[in-house]
Amino acid sequence: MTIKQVIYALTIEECGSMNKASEKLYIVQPTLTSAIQELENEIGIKIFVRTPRGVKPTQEGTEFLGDIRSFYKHYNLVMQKYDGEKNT
Amino acid sequence: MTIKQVIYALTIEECGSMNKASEKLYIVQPTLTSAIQELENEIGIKIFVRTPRGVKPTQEGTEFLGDIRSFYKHYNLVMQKYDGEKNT
DNA sequence: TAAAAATACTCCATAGGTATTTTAT
DNA sequence: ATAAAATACCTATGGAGTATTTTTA
Repeated sequence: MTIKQVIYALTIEECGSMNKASEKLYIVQPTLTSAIQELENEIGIKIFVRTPRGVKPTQEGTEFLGDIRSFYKHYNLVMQKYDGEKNT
Repeated sequence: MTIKQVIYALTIEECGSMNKASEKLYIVQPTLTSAIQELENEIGIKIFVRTPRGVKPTQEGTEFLGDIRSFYKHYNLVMQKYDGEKNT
């Protein structure tokens, strides 16, 4: 599981759709689809299911997303601390 | 900053040497050197300095390593939860 | 001066892209 | 019926390797 996969999954949840999430992430939809499929295979659970207007998390998926969301916050705290210099 | 870079940096600190760390990580020493150089460029600080028998963290490096160590613990907690099924 | 890090390349796996088909309501 | 996801395929970047040189006390 990489940081990128975490960000992808959280963005899809937030957008409720692969298409919208792919725009937000500046990648194309098939790239996002395959990235999530790879993640689902790695962790051994299905995170999202299709709907006619996007995707929604499964029950297991909702729990997983909660876990990685809290983890991602810790990552951001460290990142912010060491990103400052570059943007000046 | 990727998880891999975090693991690499923490392993080098632990081993006190790029060579020993590369063995532990099952990669070769130049790969580790360039991975750390990339990380140092990204965060804008020098993490390690050479010694005749390996490397040691700089003052800034020591602080950075502390930050990522605590972050890495959170990552492992999530990982362990979703790794179980695969190893049975 | 010798053990370890850094440099200079080469190669291939995979992240990301394009085009198209399938699906769910 | 239609918007969005999935599939199939292609490309190129960078992660990892080999061989060699440089460095530090």
